[in-house]
Amino acid sequence: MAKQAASGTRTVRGSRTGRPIMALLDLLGRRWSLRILWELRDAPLTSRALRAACDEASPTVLQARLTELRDAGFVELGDGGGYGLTALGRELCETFMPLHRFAERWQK
Amino acid sequence: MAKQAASGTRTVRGSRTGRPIMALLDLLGRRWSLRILWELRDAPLTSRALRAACDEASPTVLQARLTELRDAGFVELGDGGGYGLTALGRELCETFMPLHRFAERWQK
DNA sequence: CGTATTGCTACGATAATTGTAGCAACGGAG
DNA sequence: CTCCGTTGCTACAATTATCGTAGCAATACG
Repeated sequence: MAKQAASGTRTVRGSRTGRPIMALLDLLGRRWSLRILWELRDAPLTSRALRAACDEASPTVLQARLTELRDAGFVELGDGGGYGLTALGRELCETFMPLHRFAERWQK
Repeated sequence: MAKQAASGTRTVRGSRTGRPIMALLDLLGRRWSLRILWELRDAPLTSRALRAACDEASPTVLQARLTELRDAGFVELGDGGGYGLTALGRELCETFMPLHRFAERWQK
C-alpha cells in the first residue's frame, strides 16, 4: 500500500500533515538518502562509483533513492552520465555540513 | 538482529569505515530518527505523546529509535517520565533548524 | 479496591532492503 | 563490424525492518 501522491500534492510516506518539513524529514529518513547526498557533495559520481562510495549498497535501493532525490530536485543525471547535485541539492547539502564537525565531536 | 556495538567501538549498520559522520548519517537515516529529534525540539514528550506527534508510528520502532538515540546520547528519559533532548541532542537539533526554512522554499 | 497513567514488549502481517545476476545502450579500440 | 568495457538500470528470491494491534508491569490517585 505504497502511498500514492495525490494529483499535484507532494505526499510522502509518514507525512500526512502536508507540512513540507515532514516530507523532507521523511525523504531524508530513508536508507541511503543522506549518505547519497553526502557522497555527492564534492563532485558527481557515476552510478557505480556512487555504489562503491556507499559501501556497495544494493543497486535496487540506490536507484530507488536516486529516483526519489531526482524527483525532489536535489539530484540530476548529467548528460553523458554521472549523478550530481542540483543547485537546490547543493544548498541542502550545505545544511548538513555542520553535521561533519558535530560528528567529530560526538563520536565519544 | 540489531547489530551489537563491539566493545567500545561504535559500529552502526552501513558504516564500517569508522568515520563518525557515517555512523551519524546512518543513525539519522533510520526511520523516525529525524522525526523524533524534530518533535522533541521544543519540549520533552511522553512516549505516548511522542507517538501521537509521530503520526501514530508503531511503538516497536519508536522504542527502538529511542533506545538508539539514548545510546547515542541525544535523548534521555527524564526522571518522572518523558523523553527529552540532552544538551548534545539539542545541539544536533540546532543543526537541522535551517532545514525548516529550506523545506518551505522547497515544496514546489 | 478500581482506574488511569507511564515506559515498554510480543507477535503475526506487511513493506522495505539486500545480494546476486544480468539486461540494453553507448563508445572506443582493434 | 566485432570485441570490450563502461554506463544506467532492472528482476527476483531471501532477508530485515517496520507496522498494527494488543497487552504487560509499574506507578499514582482516589
